[in-house]
Amino acid sequence: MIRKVYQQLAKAYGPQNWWPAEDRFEVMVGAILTQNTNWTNVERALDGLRQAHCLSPEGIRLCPDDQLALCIRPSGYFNVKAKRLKAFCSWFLAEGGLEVLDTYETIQLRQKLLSVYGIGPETADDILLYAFDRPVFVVDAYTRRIFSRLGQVEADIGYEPLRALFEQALGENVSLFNEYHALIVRHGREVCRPKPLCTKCVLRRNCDYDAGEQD
DNA sequence: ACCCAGGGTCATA
DNA sequence: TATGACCATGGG
Repeated sequence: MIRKVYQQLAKAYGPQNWWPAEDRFEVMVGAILTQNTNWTNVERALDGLRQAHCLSPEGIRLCPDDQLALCIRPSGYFNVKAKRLKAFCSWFLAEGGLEVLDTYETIQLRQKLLSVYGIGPETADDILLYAFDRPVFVVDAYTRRIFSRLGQVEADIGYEPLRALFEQALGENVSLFNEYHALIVRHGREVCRPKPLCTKCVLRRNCDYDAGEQD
């Protein structure tokens, strides 16, 4: 089922070419900035950081809180996210940067990321998959919504159980995880909306989902 | 005007 | 451990 849905999405939408970023550090910053925020606003925030010459670990760490918040203002939650970026960069530099982080096993690296303020399961997994090329499947609200509507999981299934489900079904395959999560975001954003009106759903011939149906 | 977006933390019961 | 409040901008 999980593999079949991937085939359908891949055929319907084609290659997604994720993650949109110039380097690995930008992927990590983007992963924090995109929390509960759409990507176009994140790009504005990334541009703000670039123009202030703050799109680097040292740049962010040395940038005053209020100035940093101003740079990333368009991505929303700018005060919290400024703190989160600083916490992340302090950790990143203290760890010794990519050179050192690349040497850790995936499980260890995941635990380290989760210990950083502002980095929860999804953000950690975004970073692991898209910045470190580790075989970790990224679960998000779209994943839960799409597969609960398909009747595959309960609407309130936890993050880890859902991640385990995908990883077991797909095996450790970085490029597949990469593409699949991107396709889920694409389909969730454009078609599988919270408040129905699901037209042109490629996963069912007639996507008759509406408010009356169980989520 | 309302809903949504590529979540996470913290206080409370 | 399980909800709820809170964070905040920009597009549809």
